[in-house]
Amino acid sequence: MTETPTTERQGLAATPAHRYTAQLAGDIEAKWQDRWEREKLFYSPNPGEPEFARFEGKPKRFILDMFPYPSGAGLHVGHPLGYIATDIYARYLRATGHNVLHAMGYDAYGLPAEQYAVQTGQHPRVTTEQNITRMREQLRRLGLDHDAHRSVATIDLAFVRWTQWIFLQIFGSWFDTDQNKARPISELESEFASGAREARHEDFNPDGKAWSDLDDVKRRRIVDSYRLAYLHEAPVNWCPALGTVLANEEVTADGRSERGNFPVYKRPLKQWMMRITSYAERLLRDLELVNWPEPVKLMQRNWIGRSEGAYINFPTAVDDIRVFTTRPDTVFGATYMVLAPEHPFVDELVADAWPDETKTAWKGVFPGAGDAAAPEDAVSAYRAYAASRTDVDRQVETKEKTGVFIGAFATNPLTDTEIPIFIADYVLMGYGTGAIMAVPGQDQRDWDFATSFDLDIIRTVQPTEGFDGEAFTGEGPAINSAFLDGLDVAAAKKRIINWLVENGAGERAVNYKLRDWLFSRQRYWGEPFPIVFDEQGLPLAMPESSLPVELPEMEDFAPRVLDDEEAAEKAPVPEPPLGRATEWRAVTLDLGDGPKEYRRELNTMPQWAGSCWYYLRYLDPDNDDAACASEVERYWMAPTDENAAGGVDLYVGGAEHAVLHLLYARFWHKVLFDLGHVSTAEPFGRLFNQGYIQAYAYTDERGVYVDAEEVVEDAPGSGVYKHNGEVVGREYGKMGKSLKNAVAPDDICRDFGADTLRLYEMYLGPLDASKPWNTRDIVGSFRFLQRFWRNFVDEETGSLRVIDAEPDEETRKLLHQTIADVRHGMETLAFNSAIARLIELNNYLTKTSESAGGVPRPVAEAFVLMLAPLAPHVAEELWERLGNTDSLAYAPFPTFDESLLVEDTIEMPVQIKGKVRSKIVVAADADQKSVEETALADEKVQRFLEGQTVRKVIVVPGKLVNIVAG
RNA sequence: GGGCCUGUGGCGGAACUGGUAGACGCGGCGGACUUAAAAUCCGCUCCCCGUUCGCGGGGGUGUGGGUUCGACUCCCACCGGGCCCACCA
Repeated sequence: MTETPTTERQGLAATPAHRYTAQLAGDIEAKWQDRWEREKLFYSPNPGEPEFARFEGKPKRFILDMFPYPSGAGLHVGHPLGYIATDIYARYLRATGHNVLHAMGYDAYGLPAEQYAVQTGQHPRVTTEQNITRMREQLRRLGLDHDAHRSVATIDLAFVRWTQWIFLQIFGSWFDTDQNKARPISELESEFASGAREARHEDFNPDGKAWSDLDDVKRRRIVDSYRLAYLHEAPVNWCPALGTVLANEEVTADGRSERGNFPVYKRPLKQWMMRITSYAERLLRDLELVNWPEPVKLMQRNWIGRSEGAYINFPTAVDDIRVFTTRPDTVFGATYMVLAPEHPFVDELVADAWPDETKTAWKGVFPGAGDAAAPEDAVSAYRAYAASRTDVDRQVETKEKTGVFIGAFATNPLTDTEIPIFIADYVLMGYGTGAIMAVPGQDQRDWDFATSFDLDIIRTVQPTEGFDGEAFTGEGPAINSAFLDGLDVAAAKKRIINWLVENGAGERAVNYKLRDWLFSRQRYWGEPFPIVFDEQGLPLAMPESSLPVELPEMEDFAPRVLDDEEAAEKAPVPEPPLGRATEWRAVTLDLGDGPKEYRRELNTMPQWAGSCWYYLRYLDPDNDDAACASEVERYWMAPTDENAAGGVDLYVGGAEHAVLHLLYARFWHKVLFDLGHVSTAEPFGRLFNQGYIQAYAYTDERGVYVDAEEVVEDAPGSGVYKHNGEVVGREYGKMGKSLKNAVAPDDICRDFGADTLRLYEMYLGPLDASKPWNTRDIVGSFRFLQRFWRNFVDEETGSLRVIDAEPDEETRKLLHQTIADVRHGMETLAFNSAIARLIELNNYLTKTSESAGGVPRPVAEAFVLMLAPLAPHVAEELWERLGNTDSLAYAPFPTFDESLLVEDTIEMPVQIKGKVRSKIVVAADADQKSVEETALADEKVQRFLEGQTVRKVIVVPGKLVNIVAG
């Protein structure tokens, strides 16, 4: 026996033929998406193209999203939040007469793509391209207005070519500190050759010989040491589990990889570095130019970490030890010195035997410190200990200072006393000079160390009265400091720096936390460096004609991953997979002196390379002669009224890129700016951080995640949630497959349509806030579109419910108020408020159109155009049904009549002592005096004022009246 | 430990430069239509007290203070939530 499913049987009977259902929405959306694509509706012409003519004299806007990694997992509804927002804004700009550039690309190199490929056992190019295809489909389904021909992926050879070209620009440049900008390396060579710049170099020309007297290899080594991209042997962050080294920015505070949370070890290794530190000052200063969220600027400032102070030289038997301090005024209290364990002076300074003054503690405070016979033994024991300590240990035990005396002394240049020199791992080689003067009286870390090691503590700043702490870091007059005594901190600093300069003992200094950027990775899936090495092992740029340098096809492209900690500890150095491409490794080139064989660079560039400049390629995606033509760049990146700095007019993305991507991209852009390739100092004039869509996740009693879709609240408002009848725990956070709370946009589009999804995501709350997804609530946005549709289309017959009549006064006023509010919402990205106003207008039309016989045409047209950026498909459909043959994408956005926004008479609240007691109706332009009279004459007001004296009446025209009485 | 952001009904949120707190939506309650349900439409919905059912009174934007005629909005302190940095000399 067969039974017709209930829902189907009844649905057929009950649903009017022309209702806005998910089915109809889907049909409409497919129709318009096809048409937009077919007609290339969102093609934005560059100046010089014939199509540009219609934008002549119109302003441009460059709207940019942070482009996605094409991961294999597919999108969830949180991903496109920002893309929908920029789409709406871009559509609004188009409707207000702008030439809008809005495109979407794919950040397709790097770890996620490669790991996915390794997992699935396919070549990363295959999986990555599949993922891009899939993502394009998902985004297309949302009706986004991207200019398809500008879509680029960082793995496209036409893109890689220019990424490599930019690398060569950086490699081919040096930073002139006098001009505070990058210049071509050839100009450096000319300066050396002409003698305008001294060619002295610590290692390769210590005697300062003339350039012409140096051999070719020495010259090249000297020049290489100036390059903005350079090879450097230094301790790097080696992550065995990822099989690669990482940049400082990619390592978390507890010494693990940001991606994957794997342990990271320090290993000395020769790697490519980018001299971002040269730009520290400009990267900091130019934050003033841009319109960015303050918290992001602050994060960048903190990351750059500028501090002012002085270098001070402390003489020793060998070299002077140079320290950086922000508190030169406390130098009289420097009772000992500390070097980082790996400081190069340690080996030179370490004494053969313990001096007589050596206190017991000085021989070492750290687990396993024995009574070493000689300083040398103690030093190597301590170094071994320090190397074994993880960053986590060091953080947990910050109070417990460890270290050891190296048997040598330095002279405090101010007190002329001998002070002992220690090594300790609380001093970091990477910051300042890797050495400090320790002032326990004014620095808590030094105090902790001094107490452990029985060292003198001299206060040089008078603590405030009642101070009973240890180190005093506050303000106060200098004491025990000879000629500084009595001066406040600022004055003392000034005075001591003058003294240091006069006596050749130091100088004013600015120091930055920012380090140079480690730019190479031991990975397959990245851009190869356009660099080869000659027989001297020196790097040479490959000729531009050889770009792009392509990756070799490899069967085995996986990194040698070591997830076993012990193996990782012993692992020598990371090994680039390209080293296994035996044929590819060597290449024959003619670099000017005939064809010769060279070794290729086997590392690849990090994920960040492509994202450092992709926005420029959007501008000129098909250019074979340049990364981006100058005139095109100047057009799209020009400053605008809202973007004085120039560059991208609106860049929308998550705050997680506050330092990494946004700092690296700014750096590259500045290099390109210095070399004359781009016209603005900053790439992104205005930045907006969208919030995240979050979701509830539910766990059963075993702590296992259960499908969030299947969880129901026991009773509304009860706060008790059940899955299959069992009570489950609830947590709030990210959306993710593993949390079983991910919602796919495809499903929402199927059940409601893309227009509903777009509206819902924007209606959730402010764009920059994080907010919870609630599939239950979507029906609200769906109902809105359904009612909107019903106001225009008869559900039974499908005929238009629009009348050729002028709206009445009330309707006109509401319409114009709505236009004003929606425009404001669009301009400030407050789409949630704009939608609320449209819902109000819609509710009003629902109530009034029945008796009026339909919606007056002018109202209908304006409404459709206002809804168009938010729900473009349904708007296009109705626009067409209203008799238009062209798309509404370029139809002018409705304007409002200011005079209709003001009422003739207004209702004004009357407060008595700040509490609303009555309301009066007065003429909108009534003067203060008559408003006051009306208010005081009001019956209710009089009742409240009975027995009281009116002391003061405040009339705020158009707002309210407040009567102070008592 | 330092810095930044944030806190409004049962829920998401609104309130422009200090000026009627809670727009709009979800949920809930009631009603219309229906044999019934769904869908749809209409009404109510911050809390407490009183009510002749017209409404009247009081409280209220994390807590406590302050500035002001007037504070969700500005200032100070505290509490909760989030983010960033963290032995940075």
